[in-house]
Amino acid sequence: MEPAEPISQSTGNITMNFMPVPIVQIQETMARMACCEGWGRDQVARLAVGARQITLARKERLFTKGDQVQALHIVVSGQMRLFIPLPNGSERVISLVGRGESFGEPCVIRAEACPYEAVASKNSHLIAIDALVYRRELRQTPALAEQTLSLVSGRLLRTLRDIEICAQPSSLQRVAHYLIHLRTLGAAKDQEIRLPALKRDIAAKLGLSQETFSRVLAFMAQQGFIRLKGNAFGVDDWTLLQSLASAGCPMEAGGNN
Amino acid sequence: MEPAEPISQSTGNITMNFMPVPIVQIQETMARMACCEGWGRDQVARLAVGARQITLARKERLFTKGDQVQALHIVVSGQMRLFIPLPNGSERVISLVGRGESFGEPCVIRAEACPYEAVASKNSHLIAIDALVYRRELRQTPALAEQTLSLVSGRLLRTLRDIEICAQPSSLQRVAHYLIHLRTLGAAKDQEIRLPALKRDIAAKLGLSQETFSRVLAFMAQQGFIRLKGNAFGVDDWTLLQSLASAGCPMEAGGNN
DNA sequence: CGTGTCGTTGAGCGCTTTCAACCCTGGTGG
DNA sequence: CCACCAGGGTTGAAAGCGCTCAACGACACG
Repeated sequence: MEPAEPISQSTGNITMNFMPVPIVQIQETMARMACCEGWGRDQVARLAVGARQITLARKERLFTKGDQVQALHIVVSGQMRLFIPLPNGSERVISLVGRGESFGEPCVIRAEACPYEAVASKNSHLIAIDALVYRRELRQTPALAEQTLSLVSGRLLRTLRDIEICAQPSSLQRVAHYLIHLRTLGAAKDQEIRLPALKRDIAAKLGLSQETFSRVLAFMAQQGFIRLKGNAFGVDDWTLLQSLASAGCPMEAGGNN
Repeated sequence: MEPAEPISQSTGNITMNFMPVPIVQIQETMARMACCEGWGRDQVARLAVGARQITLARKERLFTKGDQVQALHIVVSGQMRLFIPLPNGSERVISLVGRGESFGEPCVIRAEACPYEAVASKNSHLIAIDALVYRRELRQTPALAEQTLSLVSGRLLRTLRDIEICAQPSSLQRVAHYLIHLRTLGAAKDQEIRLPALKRDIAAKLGLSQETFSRVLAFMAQQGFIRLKGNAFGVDDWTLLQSLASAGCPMEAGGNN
């Protein structure tokens, strides 16, 4: 919509800021991140060497598809949108990375060009761990390698589940699958569940246009499958949703039942 | 199409055969597999403990979506089709695993339910390495863990590229992307390229019906983008294909140019 | 020569996309 | 206080595209 011109806002700070932050503070921040859990104190210290803190304004781009990414990134605050740009100008969202999560391991490990683009979907703070330092640490610390292997494996499995959702034959089934998927993550039993990002971005993750996603949600609410409140929703009968995901239904106008 | 009933054919052998093969032979076979390259002799020997050889007839199922897979599998001969079954009876192919390749690492490593189903797309021979043995070996051999980390990372990157292909807005662009993608793998310069599997399976990997895949190929041949011969094809001008992948085109009947 | 598998071709329909206008909210400044 | 604007979201109408169903052709195999 808008020229890529980053909008320096709030404090008037410059965007894409490689703020020279004391290393000690970076260490401290890293230690609080979920993805660094189980890393020894010395481990964190070694990785923090050559690490930088990055500040991104909303909509600002960190790197582009095809870039040789030189660092492993950790989201300290805000949210990053990882996506593949499509020829028609739209995009397919791969992942929405929130606080405490990292991204970019595969590219760094294999030293391959990144297949996706990274843009801040909110004002964000990141920590960038130098690729060389990270790879060295992986080589020298079996425990870290093992842990990372598990992490990447998990991410691959998650990606396959995303593919499963996108492969559903109808938009209704895709959304139903996605909502069910959300519950398994959120762990909140019968509580309301909040959409973890803008509807636009979620739609792009499901391989749907924003409009269809909106229509499907409206339809599901109208049919009583979900209760819709802004960008949160509640579900009374999950098995009903389950059957929707499996079977689908016509979704015509004036539907009864 | 057909009841899941496995059809014992050809030699009249029993299907899903856990043939009791001498361990020495298994070791020997493993050593010749591409995915075991760089594994030490002793490494192979340790992994071969508790390994089995499995014989599968075409169409026979190895495991189903949701199974707790208890082994890492290596394809010795034949081809395995990994796919997600869809509610309408069709399937989305995740990967077509050929000779010398392995599959199932993520599930084994994380001890999670497998998100896909594995069926032999040809008569096949596999080696199954016990999950416990494999995990122990991973823990005790940093070099193996490191290598596996690289392998899984590469597989994740490949999966993302697959997503990119499936996310293309039109069927023409999907196929164009896929054909280009094939060249980068095949490495064969200006030679003919053979489709690595049945058209039906490739279509399912691209998220297309068999019919549209056929139509698209026919269209591209008719328009002179490719030369089509059975399930091999040649390309004169790759940049032309590239532009097709990026821009797309109407694909109406009676097209000129 | 029948059978099974793979692939092509044709016709029709339904869904999703696209383009468009509109609504709603929050922030800003006169 | 209200006008104004930007961003996110909803809704409507039209059209294109891929899917489904179906029949047919090619080929291998017993």
